[in-house]
Amino acid sequence: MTTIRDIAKRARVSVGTISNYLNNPEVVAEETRQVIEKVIQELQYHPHAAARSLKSRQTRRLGLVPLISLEDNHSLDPGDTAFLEFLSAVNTAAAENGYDILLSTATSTQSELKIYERLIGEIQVDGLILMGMRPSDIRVSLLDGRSFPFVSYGRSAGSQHHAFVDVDGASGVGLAVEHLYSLGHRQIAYIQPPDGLMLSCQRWDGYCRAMADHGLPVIEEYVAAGGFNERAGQLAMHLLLDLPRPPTAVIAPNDLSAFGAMRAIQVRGLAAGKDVSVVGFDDIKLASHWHPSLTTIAQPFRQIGFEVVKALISLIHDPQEKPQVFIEPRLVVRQSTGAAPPER
Amino acid sequence: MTTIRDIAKRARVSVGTISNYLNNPEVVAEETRQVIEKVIQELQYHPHAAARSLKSRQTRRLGLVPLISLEDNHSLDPGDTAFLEFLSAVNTAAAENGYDILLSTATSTQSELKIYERLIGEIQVDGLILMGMRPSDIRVSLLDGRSFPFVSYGRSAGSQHHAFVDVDGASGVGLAVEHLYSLGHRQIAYIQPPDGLMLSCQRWDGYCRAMADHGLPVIEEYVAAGGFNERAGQLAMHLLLDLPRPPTAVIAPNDLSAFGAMRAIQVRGLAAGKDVSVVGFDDIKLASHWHPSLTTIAQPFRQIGFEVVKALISLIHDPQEKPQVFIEPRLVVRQSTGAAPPER
DNA sequence: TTGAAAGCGCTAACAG
DNA sequence: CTGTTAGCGCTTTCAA
Repeated sequence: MTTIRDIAKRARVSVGTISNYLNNPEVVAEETRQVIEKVIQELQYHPHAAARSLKSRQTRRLGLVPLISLEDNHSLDPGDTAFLEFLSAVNTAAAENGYDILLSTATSTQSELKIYERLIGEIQVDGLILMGMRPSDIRVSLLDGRSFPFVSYGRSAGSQHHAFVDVDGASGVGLAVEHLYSLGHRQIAYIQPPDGLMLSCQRWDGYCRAMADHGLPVIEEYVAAGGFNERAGQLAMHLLLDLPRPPTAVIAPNDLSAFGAMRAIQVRGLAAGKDVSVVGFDDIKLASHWHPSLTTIAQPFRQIGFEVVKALISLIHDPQEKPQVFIEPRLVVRQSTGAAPPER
Repeated sequence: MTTIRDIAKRARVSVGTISNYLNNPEVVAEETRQVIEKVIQELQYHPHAAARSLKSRQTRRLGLVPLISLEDNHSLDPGDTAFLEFLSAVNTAAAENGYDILLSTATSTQSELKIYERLIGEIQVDGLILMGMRPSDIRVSLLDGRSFPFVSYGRSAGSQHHAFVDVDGASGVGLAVEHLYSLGHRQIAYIQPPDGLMLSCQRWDGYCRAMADHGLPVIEEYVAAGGFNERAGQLAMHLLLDLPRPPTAVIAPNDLSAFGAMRAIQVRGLAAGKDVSVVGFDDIKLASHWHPSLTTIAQPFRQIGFEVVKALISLIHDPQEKPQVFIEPRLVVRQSTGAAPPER
């Protein structure tokens, strides 16, 4: 193995100078620098990450702990494709800033906390990215208590104190209600996201507020329990369609569940976008390829990922400053929504 | 920060004993062990990963370098849930074995190799997982040359020498052809995976062989260039349907592209599963929720991920033994395939 | 601007 | 079974 000492010897300088070249190049004389550069190239030298970390107390790694529910078909928690698009953005952004991503999977909220503790304790990462935020989130307490740098995608109840990037779900749902209202819909059902998530509260507020703003009542039967997958959407939609007076439109918690809802609609011989309008959430790639294509509230995952990484890196370097980024979702109108059918 | 020394002092033993407790617990006296355990709990001690790695030359991390092509469909599409299912399996399997996953994204085959070199040079990981194999894969040469432990998902041309987990794509396509043949189809088109991938060669062989086995000619017009996303499938299908004598069935390179193909079919007022049968590849979650549900060749991603991790860990501990695992794909028949329409 | 030297926290002989 | 000790490869004073 090539060490800094080999480089030093070969370049006829001391190890200290090599270290300077690596960490404060501007302090090394131009001439010396050239020699060092050449030697490093020749010997294909890479500084040993562990040795570096040990001394410098930096890992150049960011941690992400996906929660995989083993029951639910082993799927990665937050909305499959959506998660992948987020991860891909995070990963690219991190790479651009010279960071790698450390993934460590949790299979329960129990083991989850242990993993965070281990990652911090072992000093495996310089900062953490949190997602799937809960209103009162133990992870926040843990990390805050340890004053460990982290940025969350989504807020928690006590988030005035921590850094986050949040998409305004309330306004997103508001957009959907408004769109449907303008199409003549008055019976607008709402399929809920999983319980216990912060975004569920935010969006619920948005739904209630938007309905009130348009003078529409929030009717209990039109609010169905749901979740982030096709099955949940399908089930919820069936329940909704079983109602004596079914809704003419429905807002689903994400695109996948919207697909499920549309499936239920089709199975009954109805047409999504005509008999029942469906709005999704996320705007994953498939949304535009579905049939009929899905009207949905777009979350700019790429931007979100970049913002999260940017915030985290800035937080790592300046722990005082806690960036809080708000992102407005956008409504993308496609063919799954249409004019309300005439009163039956 | 708590160090091994603090634990030693508090437990009234030497650091050596603590180290033994950590690495060879069986060598420490039961009594001593209990004391140490208690102290570790009290102080919430976690060994410093970097210090540990530096000395022990192990990182307990496995590396994965996704290639995210920002422009085209050449390799991993960030929206491909197949990747997500694989990643999720790998991640779980790694966690179960006490390993974390290090992700480092490449955005071109150029930067890709640099990243592998860095990961090895910096000793960031104990082993690497390769995917998206090419017939003559520079990554294999690099890693073989450095004799660095790696396992690939899929083979390369020179893979007699390295460890891999491969799904038999040829037999998968064979299954599809046979299924379609038995439904009466004689004009079976084939949409190709992206060029340059090993699996493209394997599957192509499978297609040609299966066609020959059933006494069917491989017709040039029925072979369309394609890729791993909806758009590619859609485009290819349009071309196929423009033919004077369009095929009655088509085999797509993955489920996403099959969705695209079905879209093209529907857009023309035809019915997938009636006028044209479509077979996908992968069996992602959405396949069964599509409308009509997709007949597809299932890759057991979960199993693949586990096998890959198992092989890699075994390889790390015994570099001589190179596991080579073959997995048979399964045909899942759903509604996108049906009896061939009568000759027109 | 460069060099020498003291550790970072841990592991792994080896001696007791 | 436990303790002592010499580094692992690097960064970081501090002198020169």
